[in-house]
Amino acid sequence: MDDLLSILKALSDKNRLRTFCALLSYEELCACQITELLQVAGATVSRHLSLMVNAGILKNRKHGRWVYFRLNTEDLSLDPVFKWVKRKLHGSNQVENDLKALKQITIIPCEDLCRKQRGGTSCPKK
Amino acid sequence: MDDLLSILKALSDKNRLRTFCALLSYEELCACQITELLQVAGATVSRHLSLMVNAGILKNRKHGRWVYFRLNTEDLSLDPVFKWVKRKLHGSNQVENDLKALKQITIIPCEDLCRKQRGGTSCPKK
DNA sequence: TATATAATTAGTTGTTTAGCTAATTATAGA
DNA sequence: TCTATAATTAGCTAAACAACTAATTATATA
Repeated sequence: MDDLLSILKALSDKNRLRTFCALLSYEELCACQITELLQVAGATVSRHLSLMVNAGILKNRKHGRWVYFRLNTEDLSLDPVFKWVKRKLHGSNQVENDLKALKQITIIPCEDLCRKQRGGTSCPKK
Repeated sequence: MDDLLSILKALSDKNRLRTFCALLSYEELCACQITELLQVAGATVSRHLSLMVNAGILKNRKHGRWVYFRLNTEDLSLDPVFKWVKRKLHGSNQVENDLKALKQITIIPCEDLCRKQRGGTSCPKK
């Protein structure tokens, strides 16, 4: 029951659900791309992502300085709930806007995206 | 997306998930029976139940002083997630213990159950 | 190596929420 | 009616959690 609860909790936060949903459309996304989508601090995104990985719904892969996240499609017992969420969110405004944003975000190389985030987040520009 | 979130949140609390799971096995249960199962204050149970009703996963029916709760099987879009939860919890210790407890609880008439919850002793009030 | 930097972890803060008791509402039965 | 009582709502407290900044870790490149 505790495993199931951790899956349900992993999905029951807006930013995590948006992340999950983005990964229904994109094979994988870098932490910095998700940060750009959600517009919250990178550390916050990192916490959300590791919570989802721990719950077993995401997997990640490290490639150089970047970490890419994807849905855990290996655990077949998750498939029904993935499909259900996808169905439930079909046509959602939030999802449509996110996909529109991701279309722009994923054009930009991670290196440029990170540079942009570095400059624009906490410190005022000099 | 907010509707989906409210469903997910309704399921992602241990006492609510136990309640939900009890209703997978019992057509309907009275608020006082669920209170007896969870062993928390009646007011707390009432809050949990109304949250689940608001999320759309439970329905209720009033019968005299008692209110009975059941899964909302009318909304067919919920069916996949109901089935998924049932499958995921199959064989869970918590569920087995709860079902064992409910076997005893459901023998007792609601009137007696409520009296027990009220007083504990059989001393009548003046 | 030494430096730059993407991601994570630590530590803090404000908000949400699960729990309680007490008060209120609605209903059965005298 | 009037009283008893099941359920809900109100008001409170403590725990859980999402967000932030700062510090740390791990990796690429000069």
